[in-house]
Amino acid sequence: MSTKIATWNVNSIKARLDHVLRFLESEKPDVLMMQELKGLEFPEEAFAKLGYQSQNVRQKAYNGVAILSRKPVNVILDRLPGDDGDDQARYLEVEQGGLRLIDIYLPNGNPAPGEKFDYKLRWMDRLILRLKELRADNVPFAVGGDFNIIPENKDCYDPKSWVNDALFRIESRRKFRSLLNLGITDAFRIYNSQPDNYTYWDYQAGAWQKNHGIRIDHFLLSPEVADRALSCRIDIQPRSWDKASDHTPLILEIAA
DNA sequence: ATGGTCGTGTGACGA
Repeated sequence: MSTKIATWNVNSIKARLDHVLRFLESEKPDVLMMQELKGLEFPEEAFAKLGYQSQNVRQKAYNGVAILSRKPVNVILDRLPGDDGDDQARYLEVEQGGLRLIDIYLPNGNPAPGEKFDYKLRWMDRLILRLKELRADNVPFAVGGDFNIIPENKDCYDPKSWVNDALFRIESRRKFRSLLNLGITDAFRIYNSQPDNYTYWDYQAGAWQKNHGIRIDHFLLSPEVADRALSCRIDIQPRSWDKASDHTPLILEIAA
């Protein structure tokens, strides 16, 4: 027996509902984490018809994350702790059967340097603190989502063109490394060390057609969950569909 | 190529 957990930045749930339903029907994940809902609208009934209950955090026009699940979950947190003034809808932490599922939409941070980049780095510091707490308490967890971080050179088509970008700047990568240094595993890299495996392709300049992508959507696993990991793969098909999101799903399977 | 393309909500702004 295994549990299948997917993550997908859908770039508007209103614009992408048909794609999400198509993905759920074909892939049948136990859990789907979504990012960039981009609005207050949420089609809960459409997901319920396919057997999924849902939890979500929304705001007008921007951000927004949701967790769909076949089994009921308990909501633990709907904001990342550490800044009471931060009301952006980017974090949802739930619990199910002793496993903590955390859905994040990490700030993009461009243009960098600047206020937006500072917010990204502070947000990452807060995430490091939260996961450090869960590690200290030995809580098994899987963090999925759009991290807006390109971990290494081999995770982007042309590293030189990304060096000053908030997704690849050394400050961002250093904090991602700090996450891994908590004993956390980048699930995609357990069984695959190859370059040119991407989860995002820009809408502009024919990036998809030329495979000029980046790997910025990730699953980070605590040691207990990493030990249970069976596979982690990128499903590139949805990026090829008509009126696609600029991201494609990442799918994790763990022993149940 | 200081552009290119999407989505929101109907202005610019974010990515």
